[in-house]
This record gives sequence, structure tokens and C-alpha cells, in this order.
Amino acid sequence: MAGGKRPTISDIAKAAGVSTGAVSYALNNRPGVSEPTRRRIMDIADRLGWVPSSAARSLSDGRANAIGLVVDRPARVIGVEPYFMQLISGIQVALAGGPTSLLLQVTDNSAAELAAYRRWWGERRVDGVLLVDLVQNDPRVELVQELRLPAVVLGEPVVPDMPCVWTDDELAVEEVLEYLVALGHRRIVRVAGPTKFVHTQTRSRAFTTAAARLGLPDARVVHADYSDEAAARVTRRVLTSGTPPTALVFDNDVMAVSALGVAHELGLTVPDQLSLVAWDDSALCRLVRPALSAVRRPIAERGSAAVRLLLDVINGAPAEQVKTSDPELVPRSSTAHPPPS
Amino acid sequence: MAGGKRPTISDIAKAAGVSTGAVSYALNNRPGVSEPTRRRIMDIADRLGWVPSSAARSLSDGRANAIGLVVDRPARVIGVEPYFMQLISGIQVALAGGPTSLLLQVTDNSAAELAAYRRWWGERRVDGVLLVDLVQNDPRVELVQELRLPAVVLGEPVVPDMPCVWTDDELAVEEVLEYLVALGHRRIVRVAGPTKFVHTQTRSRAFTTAAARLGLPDARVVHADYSDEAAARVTRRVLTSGTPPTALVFDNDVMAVSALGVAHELGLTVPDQLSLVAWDDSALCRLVRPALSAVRRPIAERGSAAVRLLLDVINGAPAEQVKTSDPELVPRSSTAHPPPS
DNA sequence: CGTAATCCGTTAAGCGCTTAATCACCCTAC
DNA sequence: GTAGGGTGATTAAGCGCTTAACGGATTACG
Repeated sequence: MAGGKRPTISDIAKAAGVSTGAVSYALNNRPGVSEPTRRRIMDIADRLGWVPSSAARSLSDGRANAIGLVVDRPARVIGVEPYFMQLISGIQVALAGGPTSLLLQVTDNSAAELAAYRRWWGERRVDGVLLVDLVQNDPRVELVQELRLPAVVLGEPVVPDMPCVWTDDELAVEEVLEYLVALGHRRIVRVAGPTKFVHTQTRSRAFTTAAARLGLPDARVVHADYSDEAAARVTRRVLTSGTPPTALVFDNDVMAVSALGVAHELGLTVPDQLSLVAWDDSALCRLVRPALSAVRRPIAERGSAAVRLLLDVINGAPAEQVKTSDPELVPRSSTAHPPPS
Repeated sequence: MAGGKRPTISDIAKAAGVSTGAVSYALNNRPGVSEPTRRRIMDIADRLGWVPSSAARSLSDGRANAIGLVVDRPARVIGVEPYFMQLISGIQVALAGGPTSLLLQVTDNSAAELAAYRRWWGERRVDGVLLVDLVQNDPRVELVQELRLPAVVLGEPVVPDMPCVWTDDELAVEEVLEYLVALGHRRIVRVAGPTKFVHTQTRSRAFTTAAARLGLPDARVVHADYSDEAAARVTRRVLTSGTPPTALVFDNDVMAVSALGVAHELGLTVPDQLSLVAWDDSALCRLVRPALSAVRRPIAERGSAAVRLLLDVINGAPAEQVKTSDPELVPRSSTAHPPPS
């Protein structure tokens, strides 16, 4: 309680009249001390407000009691996306109560991200890491395998033997397309995030496949970078093309909202003349007028599940591939029948 | 480079044919080794890919090389506010390159936040902490002082001897009011965040003072909790009262956007019949139609400055109170002359 | 030429904790 | 009566690094 001096196990040992070894056994609930002694030691420990020094513990047992997350998105974009904060709050839920802390780093390029993992590993600062936004042949995967650094991917199981937590996005893509088709749409364009991301590719593939199955020859995918500027540019181009689509599906909320502005500017009313669907539901989607129909994914759940899996993997569990609950389309006011053509 | 085995200084010592002490001196750029030896040692060190073990270093020099940030906002709200992510990205900028990492925790009640600080201190896991969202007689201030845990407040200098980084919100409040008055508004209501926060009080006080100075008897402050639901409720009440205001000033972007929806629902056009100003500018403000006039604060700058100050304080520097650059009003399309009454 | 100062390096203790090895007892079994 | 087997404790080594204290060799100086 008092400021400055932190009690150590040897303070406890002195107070209890036993060796530090006994204190350690007692405090860690291991055999080697009698019940009365254990009780006495524990009483003294929390009377003194003892908390184990993480450095000492790490040094001796090799565990950092921390996991790392690095988010590689330019500062410009990072503030905008609610995704990460929701993810982090999910992570915390799974971490709460336990001895493990979260180390966070935000970088603005992939090299810095790799360097961060390497440094954390070298410093023995983390027991494992979470990997988000996987790209094709992601160098991080190679790195963590080379370093034997336990890691869990937040995303589809594309790397064999790599534990991951994923959400069935294909299902959601199909649901969205079927929903739009049921409304009468035939010309649908998907405004995707950067091609490099695995999840972008997954969704695009699912989109193309489902479009073929549903007989939509005009369905296509265009790319932007998640920013509102790029989305506006792309949307404008698409909407002013020869035979413009009647529905757009976006890879995040910001781009969808941005498109709403573009539609307005072009004199297109949403949803009567143009339907819009956002991915990742958010306050943004709810608040905007018209409110955006969106695919809601269990983001916090992903975070929690990933942490639990990572902690297991750190403890030597086999590399599972965990699926979260399914995403669902939340229809709001940005989708309706297409105008009669 | 290779997986599994991390080199230690004694590996380096062996390779260089010197003692570990010499290696330590060389690697830390301290006197005690000759230039050639130092160079040889350093070469070997980075050929081996040596990185100091943070646990070992902490244990021996007492430094954790980490700072902590705990954000106490309910999960429901956290994802929505771009504030924290921007803050974090500012924090990272100041941390980049150095040996210090960021430990992040999200809690949903104040007791858990206190417990987190206490635990980090006990575990010697952090060298200092950042305090956000100060409240009146904040128990965290007492705690860090009692523990002698270096801390920097992100907010106004209300606690003497407590280092802080603040932004001149009063100035911004005045600017906003003067701007609205210049447009012709006389009935202005401020929709604030929770009263408990010091920054809420500061702005409210500034608002009341400036309103008096400008001769606005009807100016008043109502409170919500930063959420869109609460804001909608409050806004609806205010706008349907006897003599409704012609301009509203909000404490965050989400509430302002929410109000936009309410206005729409009540058949009030923005900005012609109602002017809206958001605090903290964001993509949300830019993207919404009409785009919201907003007060832009240098949030990332705050984060960077706070980290720099905290690192100084940890190194024994005196408790400065640093002011960031001033906030500025960014006028957009949500503010205009009030309707002729 | 003897002594002091300087330079470069080694030794060893210590940071707080874990844990294998050991030990001192007491109990039981044959 | 002694070998064997538990208990419940202590001892001590070790995790990787820092750093005060020490020491041997070289150089400077009166």
C-alpha cells in the first residue's frame, strides 16, 4: 500500500520465518508446504500487498505474461475504423483476471511490423502474438514460424498448421447477394479493400462465385484502400460508367458512407435509385441517413477467441482453427428494390 | 535469426573472448572498453542478432521500459470514438525507435482501472502511466502519488505538481460561440459529456462565461454520455422545448451525428433551421451530409507530447505542464445563419 | 627510476523469483 | 532395530543483465 517500497518474497519469508523457497511454493499453490504454513504465508503476502515482479518471474521461468498485437495501418486511417478498438476490447475480455497483459504497437509499414515482432521475441517480452490482416504469402507467418513464436491469425485458415480464428465471410457474401437479388438487383458491384489482404480475396472470390451461380454477368469487383477519398473516387467512376450498377457492396463502413455522399452529389437517392451495403456494422452505419444496411461480424468475439486460443497454443496446445459465430446482414434503409429500368 | 535459441551476452562474450561485463559495457556505450574491442563486440552482437532480454534488464536496473495506458470506457462506446486510436497512434510516434513499449488495458469500471495501475506498479511492469479522462478528485491521482508512479495527465492542469499535456479548450469554446453569434445565433445549447469529467466541466464553464460575455441569456448546458442514444434523447427534448435553440454544440462527433438524425426526424433542416457543431473532428464529421462543422484538436500531438513528457518525468525531470497547439474550428455545412424568428 | 595516474578489462554480487536437489524428521513395516 | 517412505522444509543454482570494486599493464611525470 505505502509508496515506494514494494515487498518481495524475501520480505514475506522474513515475516513468516521461512525460506524464500517455501514462500514461492506456497504462493504458487504447489506442494511442498503444509496447509497451515501456506495459509500463513498467503495472509502475510496480501497483508503486505505483495505482487510478483514480472521481470523476475519472466527471467526465471521464461514467460513474459504478455501477448503482442501490432496494427499496421497508416495513422490517417487508423482512427476511422472502429474495428480495432472493438477487437481490442474483445481481447481484454479474455485477458481480464489473468496475469497476461497486452502489448500494442501501431506501425505504418510492414517492415516496421516485422521488426516489432522480432524485437519482442528477442527481448522475450511476449509469449505470443496476434496476426491481423494477413496477406498472400505473408512474411509474418514465415517469421513467427522461424522464431517459433506462438501466434494466432485473425482470419481465414489459409496457412496449414497455423492456428487461427475466422468468421465465415463467404456465407455473408452469399447472403448479401441473395438478398440484393431477391430485391430485384442484377447489376451489383463490390467495392473492395486492397487486393493484397487475404480476406479481401476471400470475399471477392465468394462474390464472383455467388454472382455466377445467381446469374449476374455484370457483377464485378473494384478496389479502393478503405479510405473515404479512394472510395469516393471509385464510386463516382462506377456510377458514371455506361451501365451503372443498382447496388454497391463495400468492404468497410467508411467507404459506404463516403459513397452515400457521392450518390447524393450525383443526384441519386438512396435507396430508391441505388442500394448500398456496408461491411462491418458500426455506429457510423446506424447514425447516417439513410441508415446503412450492413454485415455485422462478431468482432469482439473474434478477439476473445483469438486470445484464448493463443494462450492455449502458448501452453502447448495443438494448432486449432476456430470458427466464430456467423456474420449476419442487418438490413436498414439503404437497400430497396432497384428502380424499374 | 534462427529459431528457438536467443543469444545472450555470454554467447557474445564467449565469441569475443571477453567477459560478460565487458560485453555489457560495450553494448551500452559506457567507458571501460577500448574502441576496437567495443566494435568487435558490437559486430558479433548484431551478427548473432542479439537483443537484450527486457526481463533481465528490468530485474537488474529496475526499469520496465514500458508505459501503461488504461482506457476506462464501456465496450459499447469504445469502438465508436476515433479519439483513442488517434491518441494511440500519436503515442506510438513518440515511442518509435526507443526501447519503450506500450501496455494497453481497456476496462469498464473505475475500480478495475485502479487495480490495473496498482498491479502494473507491483509487477514493476511499467515505468509510468498516462492518465486520461480525469474526473474531479480523481482517485488515480492519489494512487499514483502514493505509489510514486510517474504519471502524466492528458488534460487541463487541475492538479498542482502533476505533469500534464493540455489543449486550450476554453479558447475553442469561445471561438465556437463567437462564430455562432456572428452568424446571428442567440439561443445556443451545449450538449456535453458526463459532468464528472474535468474537461466537460472546463468546457461548460467556458461556455457559460463566454455566453454571459456575449449576452446570451438562453445559453445552457445539458448532459449526455457520449452515446448516440443518449444524445438523441437529449437533443429531441431540447428541440421540442418551449423556445428551442437554433444551434447546438456537442462534446463529440457521435452525438452530433446522432442529432443530425433527430433533426431530420423532426423535420428540421440543417443548417437552415438548426446549426450543429461537433467537438473532435473526425472522418465521421466529414462524411456525413451535411458535413459537420467541428472543432479539431491535435489529438495525436497530445499523445506524442504526453509520452515525451512522461519519459522525461521518469528520468527525473520536473513536472511540467505542456500546452499543445490550439484547437481550431473547421466550418463545414452544418452551420449557417439562424432562421429569421 | 620509482610512483602515480590512466586505461582496459575481469570478478562477483545482486536484482526477485523458480525449482531441482537435499535434508531432517517422523512414521510404518518387517 | 533398522531400512524404507513420506512430509515439509531449506539450500543453492540459475535465469540474463548491470555495475561497483578490483587488478594488471601501460604511460606520464617529478
